Amino acid sequence: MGRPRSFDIDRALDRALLVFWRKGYEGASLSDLTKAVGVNRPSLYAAFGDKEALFRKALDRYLKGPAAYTQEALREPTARAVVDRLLLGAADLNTARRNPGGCLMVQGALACGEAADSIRQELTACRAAGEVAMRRRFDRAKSEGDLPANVNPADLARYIAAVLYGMAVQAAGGASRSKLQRVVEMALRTLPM
Amino acid sequence: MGRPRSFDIDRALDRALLVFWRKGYEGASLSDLTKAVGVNRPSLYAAFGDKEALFRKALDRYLKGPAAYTQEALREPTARAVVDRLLLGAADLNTARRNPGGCLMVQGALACGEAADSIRQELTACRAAGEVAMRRRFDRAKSEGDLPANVNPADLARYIAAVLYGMAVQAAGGASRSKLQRVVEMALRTLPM
DNA sequence: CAACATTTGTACCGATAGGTATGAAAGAGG
DNA sequence: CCTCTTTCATACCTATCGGTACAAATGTTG
Repeated sequence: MGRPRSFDIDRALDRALLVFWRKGYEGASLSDLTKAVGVNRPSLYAAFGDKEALFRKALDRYLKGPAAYTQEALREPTARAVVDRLLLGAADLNTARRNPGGCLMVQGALACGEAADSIRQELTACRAAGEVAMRRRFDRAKSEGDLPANVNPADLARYIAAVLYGMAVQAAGGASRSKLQRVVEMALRTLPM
Repeated sequence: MGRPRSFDIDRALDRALLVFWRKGYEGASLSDLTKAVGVNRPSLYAAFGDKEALFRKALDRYLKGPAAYTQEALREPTARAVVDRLLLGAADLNTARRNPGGCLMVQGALACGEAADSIRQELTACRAAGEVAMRRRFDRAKSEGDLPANVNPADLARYIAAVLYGMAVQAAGGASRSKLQRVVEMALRTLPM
């Protein structure tokens, strides 16, 4: 009971996500956010908490929405298919017309002042978790005979992660989808599998 | 003539560079900068101009100092040696003890608010210029029979750039030098040359 | 030593940052 | 219809942002 909320909370989170995505955590001001969401400042605070909490919720929505393909990619049957889908999916996501270029986990807070440091750490941990998930998947692939014996799963995961991050940086700089796809091609061309 | 400046201008630039490198353009406040440089605010402004001008001068110093190895790398005799040196040099620079982790051209201003947008564009242009320089070097390599015919110099340059940026992101997250070196190994392992 | 040019330190500027106090508005439940 | 609970809009808070006015200090030059 009480006065009903006049905006959809998930739509609001989507709008906020786009602002954080484009401007990063530090570059996104409360004024930017309230303007994009179409809601007054106290309403934002009541619904999501402070800026940091709002970012964390937007990040969560990012991971479960635009970036959810990574989870599906890891369920592909072969290591090769996993890598294929991770990289091509990133090329798509990083350059999707309706989104800002790049990846929130990379450009959300790569280097920042003290105030944003806990967000930077959270994103760092997110990326590390992604690398761990890849390594686990490659561990499995190896036990399934899906990866050559001379390939270290952790090294492969780190390498794929580096290519993913590199594509995100290029997309943040305006690289087109086809250019990113050629990066993927180069990275895939001579993979040890 | 007039009262002599009480600080060394290049030392000051080095200090400012470290702050921008660690915190990015937006995250580095004037207070951070004056404190690190050990100079009062009006002195900083008199010596370098506003924050934007100071960043550009710090970037210039970065390119001519810590990042100067890239120019040398491009002068290596073979494409393979060029790539080798570029990647291993990046692993070193990104994780050098005395520097912040990562690369100023990547984390200086990857995503930011409007106030920092011209810096973002400058860094984007810097990265693009680096890719062009690599492409030119690979063009030459191809004319020298140093690259297989089926390798597109622009694609190779973009791919190497992506790996470089990816390593920078990982270093910004605290990746060790040996981990970056293993990324380099993976990237080099199966290069088409 | 005196005149001058420049830098230095202090103290301040308006604008904006993130965040909130407060009362009116809007429904749900009795 | 009246009460109660929650949200909404305005207006404001303090701290900090980038940037500067001004006068004392420090040399160089004649």
